[in-house]
Amino acid sequence: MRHKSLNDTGCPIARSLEHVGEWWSILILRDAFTGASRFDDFQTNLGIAPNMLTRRLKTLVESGLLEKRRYSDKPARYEYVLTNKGREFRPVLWALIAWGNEHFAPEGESIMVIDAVTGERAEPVLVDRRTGRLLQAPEFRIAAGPAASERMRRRHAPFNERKPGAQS
Amino acid sequence: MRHKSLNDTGCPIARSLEHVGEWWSILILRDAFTGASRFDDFQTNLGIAPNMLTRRLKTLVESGLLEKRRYSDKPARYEYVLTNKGREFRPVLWALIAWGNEHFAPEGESIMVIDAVTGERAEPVLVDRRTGRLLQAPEFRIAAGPAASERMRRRHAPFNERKPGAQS
DNA sequence: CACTATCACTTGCATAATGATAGTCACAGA
DNA sequence: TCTGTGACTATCATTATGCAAGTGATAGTG
Repeated sequence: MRHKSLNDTGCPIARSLEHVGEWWSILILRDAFTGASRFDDFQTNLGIAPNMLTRRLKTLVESGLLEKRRYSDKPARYEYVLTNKGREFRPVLWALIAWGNEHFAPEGESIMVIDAVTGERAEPVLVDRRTGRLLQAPEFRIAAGPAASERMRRRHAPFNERKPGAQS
Repeated sequence: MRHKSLNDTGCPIARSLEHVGEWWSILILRDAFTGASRFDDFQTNLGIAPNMLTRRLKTLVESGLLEKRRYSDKPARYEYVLTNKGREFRPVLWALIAWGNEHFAPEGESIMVIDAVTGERAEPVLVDRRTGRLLQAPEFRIAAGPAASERMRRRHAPFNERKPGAQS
């Protein structure tokens, strides 16, 4: 996307994608969650070209998802560790894993979420934190929030009028 | 990404990204969830160029996330509706909304998930469907599944050995 | 019947991003 | 001195993106 600003209508999805919208960024985060932290870790794991890795790490650091830390002085060596913001991306990643396992893993699951102690499989679902109710349509839907632009507000009615069966 | 196969280690995240890994694809799905279905809907909502829209819709249909349906014969007119596979992408989208709202919405939330009946705000969190336990580290972690390749299996031990504090 | 509008797209082309290959630099150990 | 590791840059070809403009089929209006 050349002109990100054109799409910045305040939508949190578009905003998020400005930071993690590229292939490699998400794959890098995935590896960071499994403990990768050094340039070479990412490079060998991902098979990414070094220049690409440099570029992606740079944007992730700028976005505040990774922090670049010098872990050695004599030979200057760096590591990239998840910030709090980066760590909180985990639910998205795990939801993506669940979806991918469900729909794009014909030969079975190659990775899955498990209980770290018992090793029992977990099945990730999205619920409301307070009530614990399953977050699904049509019980729940998207609505304009307090900071919604006029455009946003309009977007969340016209479709419902034209198509009563609108999802979300 | 030029050579998807190079990255297809069976990882469900990489697999998912092959289908929805581009900016526009996710934004199109977002709009599909709010009821958009026709070419023009997407175009005016997103401000996307028509050729780009054609390309993205094509890949989404090929991936089985959208279905192209002719809704008019006399003038041939089409609509794009979410398939089941597409609809089940909703948790990822909502997790992304929650994350974006949390970290990239300094001026407040422009959209949010609400109870469709009461209008009350929901706070999306990921839990285990069976036990209802919050899916977070270190209680839960990623592990190699039954269909994991040798490479995958190795990936989920070496890091834990080198860095005990590895985030799942 | 000419004229305009709607919808769902193509085509062509300039610009930008991606990715492969090769090279750099600072040190460390043998 | 020679080899090796870690973390990169530089260069350049290939691809993808995105803008502008055009197309074709039909429908409605004066």
